[in-house]
Amino acid sequence: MKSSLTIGQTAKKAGVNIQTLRYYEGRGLLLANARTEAGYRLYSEESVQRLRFIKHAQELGFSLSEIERLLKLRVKRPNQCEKIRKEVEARLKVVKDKILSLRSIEKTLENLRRACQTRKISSDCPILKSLDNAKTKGESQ
Amino acid sequence: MKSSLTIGQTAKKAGVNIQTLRYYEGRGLLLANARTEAGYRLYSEESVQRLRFIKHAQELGFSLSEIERLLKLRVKRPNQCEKIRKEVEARLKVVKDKILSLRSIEKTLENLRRACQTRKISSDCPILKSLDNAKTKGESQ
DNA sequence: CTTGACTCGATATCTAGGTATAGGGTTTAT
DNA sequence: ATAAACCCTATACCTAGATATCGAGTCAAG
Repeated sequence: MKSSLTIGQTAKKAGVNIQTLRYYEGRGLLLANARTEAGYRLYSEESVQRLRFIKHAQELGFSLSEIERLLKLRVKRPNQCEKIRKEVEARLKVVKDKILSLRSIEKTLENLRRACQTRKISSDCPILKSLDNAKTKGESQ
Repeated sequence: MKSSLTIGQTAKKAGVNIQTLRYYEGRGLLLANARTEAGYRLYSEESVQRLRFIKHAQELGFSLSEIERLLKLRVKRPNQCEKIRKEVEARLKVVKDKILSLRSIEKTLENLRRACQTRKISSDCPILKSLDNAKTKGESQ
C-alpha cells in the first residue's frame, strides 16, 4: 500500500507552501504522481523527500535550474554512461568548490573565536581575507 | 600612498556592475571611503576585496543581510568579547551545517560516478537520499 | 443536505537583488 | 574648447522564486 498524500498534506510535511508545489509543477521540478477523479493532485513520500532536498539545496546556493540538473542525475541506460559521468563530474566540481570556500570561512571564524577568547583586538575585518582566492573576473590595475 | 579607485575601476576589478556598488551603499553594505570635490565616490583595494567576498558568499547561499553580519564580525573592544564570541559561534554553526550538507551531496555524486564507471543502472534518484536529515520546519500558510 | 475545510486553475502581487535609463554635471584627451 | 567617457541622483524596470487572491468545484462530518 503506497501512501497517497494530498497537496496540503505534502506541503505541510515538507514545510512549504501549497502554491510552491503548484509552482514547482509548472517548472517541471516536481510533478504529482497522479490525480483523483476530481483532479486533485496526489503525492508520495518521495515527493516530500524531493521537496526537502530542493529546499535544502537552495540554502547551499543552488538555483532551481541547478537543482533540476542534480535531480536528473541517474544512470538509466548503460550506453549514456559517459554523458552522465561528465555531468556528474561537473556537478561535483561545483560542490567541491563550495566546500573549499566554506572551509576557508570556517577556519577564519575559528581563528576569530580564539581571538575572542584571548581578548585580542582585531580592528580590521578578519573574514575579508577568507575568500580572497577570487576569480578576478576583471583585470589588473 | 593608498590606492583610490573610482566606482568604475572598483566595479571592474571586482567583476560587478557599477549600480551594484551604489545599491550596496544604499544598503549600508559597502560604503565609499571618501568623495571627491565633485562628489565622485572613491574606493580602496579593500573595497574590492569586500565586493569579492560578498559575491562569493552569495554563491554559498548567504543573503546580503547574513553577509552583513559576517562582515561586522571583529573584536573592537575587549569588553564586548563575549557578545562577539556568541555571534561567531552562531555563524560558525551555519557554516558547519552547510559543509555537512555539501559533503553529503559530494559523497552521493562520487558514488554515482562510480556507478557510471561500472555501468550499474540506478533507476531511482540517488541524490534524493543525500539530504534526508531534514529539519521539518513546521507548517505552511 | 449543508457548511467548513480543502482543492482547482488563473492571475496578480510580493521580496530580494539587482540592472537600466533619464537628465545633468565632470574629466580628459585631442 | 569640445567630444568621449566618466560620474552624480532619482526613478523605473527586471528576474527568480515564491505567495496571495478569486471564483468555482469537491469532500467529510454533523
